[in-house]
Amino acid sequence: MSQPVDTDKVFSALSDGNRRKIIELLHNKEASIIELAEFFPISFQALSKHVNILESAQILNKEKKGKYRVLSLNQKALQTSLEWISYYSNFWNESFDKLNVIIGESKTDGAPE
Amino acid sequence: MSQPVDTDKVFSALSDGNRRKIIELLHNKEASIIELAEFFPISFQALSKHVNILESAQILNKEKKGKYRVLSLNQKALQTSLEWISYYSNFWNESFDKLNVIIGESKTDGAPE
DNA sequence: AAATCATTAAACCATTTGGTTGAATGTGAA
DNA sequence: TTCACATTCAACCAAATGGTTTAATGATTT
Repeated sequence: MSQPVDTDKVFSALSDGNRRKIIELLHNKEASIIELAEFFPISFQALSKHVNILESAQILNKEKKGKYRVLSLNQKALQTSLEWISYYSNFWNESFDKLNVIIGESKTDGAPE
Repeated sequence: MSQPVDTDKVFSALSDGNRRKIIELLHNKEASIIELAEFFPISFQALSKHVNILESAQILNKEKKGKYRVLSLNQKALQTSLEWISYYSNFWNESFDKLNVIIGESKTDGAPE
């Protein structure tokens, strides 16, 4: 089973530019830490720490594949934080009823945790 | 003129439960720090620091009104972070084209900063 | 079996964070 | 003017953060 998303952890993970860049890179294509390291000015050990923080926030998954750990995005935590913000963003709320009609989900009842 | 939104600051501001609770409370109704303090177990000085962090992230505005400073939400920063996340959330992207038709805006072109 | 490559672990460091308390400032009310 | 109230400022503290370097682990290649 999967753990519940920790909102503190998710936003905290997203508050660092290096970590958001990791997300950007993985958005295009899966990669290992070594492959990612090329795009960052920090040590791969530091990068590994950032990856662990993202994993702990359930923003990405690590899958052991032979010599490598393949990193890929996990939508779950991003969606949770998206829902939190969208609830408090009027711009979004204004479009919510219309949106719900389209995607067939109800997200307008009750504040997120 | 208004400053550009600092993504680090916005997500960092959102990563604390007390600060998210401030946003929740202000979502319903404007308030002063003293009024908010009732709902928190920390000192009003600590709360004042949290408010300053939210202000610095452009998530809320402080307006001097006599003896009080009235706090109210500013949608700008929340929308910016919403856009960032939505770009990397597949769930959302899947609904984006449909949504854009409805709200008549284009947000699918180009990654956010 | 030895060498190499990808990753993790551990110790360390400077800075930031989230809280405290006590004092200062500014405004409104008595 | 004096008193009370709302807020800010300053000094302090413990814990967390983001980086470093060196060493250890584990899988693949030679």
